[in-house]
Amino acid sequence: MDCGFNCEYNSLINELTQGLEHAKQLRASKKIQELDFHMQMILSSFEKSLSILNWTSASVTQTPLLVAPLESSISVDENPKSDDQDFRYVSKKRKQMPTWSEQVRVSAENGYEGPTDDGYSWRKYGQKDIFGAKYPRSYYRCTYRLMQNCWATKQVQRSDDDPALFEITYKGSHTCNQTHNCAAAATQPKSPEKRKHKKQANNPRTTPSNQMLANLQANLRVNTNDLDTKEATRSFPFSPTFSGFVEENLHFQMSQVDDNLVGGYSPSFVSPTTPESSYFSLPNCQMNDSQRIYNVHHSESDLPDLFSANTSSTSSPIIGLEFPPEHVELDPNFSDFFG
DNA sequence: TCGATTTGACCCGC
DNA sequence: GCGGGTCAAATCGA
Repeated sequence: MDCGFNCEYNSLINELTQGLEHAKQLRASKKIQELDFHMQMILSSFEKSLSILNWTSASVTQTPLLVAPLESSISVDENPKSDDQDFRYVSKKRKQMPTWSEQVRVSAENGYEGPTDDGYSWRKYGQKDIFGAKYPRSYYRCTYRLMQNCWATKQVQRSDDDPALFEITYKGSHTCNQTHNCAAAATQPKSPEKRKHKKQANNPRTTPSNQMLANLQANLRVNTNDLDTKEATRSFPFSPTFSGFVEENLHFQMSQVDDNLVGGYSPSFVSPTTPESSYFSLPNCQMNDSQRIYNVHHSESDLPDLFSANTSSTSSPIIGLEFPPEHVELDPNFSDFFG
């Protein structure tokens, strides 16, 4: 049976459910970082939902829609030059696109000539000398632009003053689902620089952030001793192989979780928000069924190195990686990271 | 051979 | 008209 419409429908329901859950958590949030985080996730859910609707409608009617995904806000040319341009009714100038920038410093010692991978798969489509700028600006768009109608783009501009500093401007967020492409995105460097430094890129200890991730992965422990066994079983709808592991050994490492659920990835980012609350997620993917975002915070116990972790989203109907509130023990050295 | 990058040309907004 | 953003043919490289 063709998965098509039913899959899209299920994806849509799932996206809207996630959005609803984040809206609830937004209402309960007290920290500005949490507000921002949940707001981003709600927007992402809306964008994905609209993208799904757009794609589904187009598939059903066999008519390309002129409406671009919300997140891209691509202006529509009211007077297309020719009917055979199909999807290319969009203007080459994109306006009012949600944009945000970040600065990435690249150290000479890690050998990169460009910014490090941000977890998404990008394809360079242009480079331009910018008036008054010493270095050209590079233009990237999502590799899955055509396949998944994802209109996220980014611009990379090297700083004039500090060549090791790259200003990265993102336009639009990803509506693509790179989950099943994560392996390819993460393990198949696309640019010459990345190919050249593939070994370094795959080495989690080549960059400070990856160093932190490696530490997290190595030192994070989840202590479920105080959990009722039945409750743990009920609350840990892992894959069959993993649920067996849980029942036999209630101490496990996040690396084992990763190996079982996401094919051996390490967390893609660790975002320290406040000393008592930090987020981390599974790798190189947008948040979806196979990716959870964990909220790691200090346990209410008196032990300084004891942390609690819970997911910030609803249980997944597909993977079902769902942590009940539980204790995460951290190596004392690593606890510095959390303040 | 195929996918990604390069680069000159084109288009559009200001 | 200028500058920035995008396209697409040519080129590269695995």
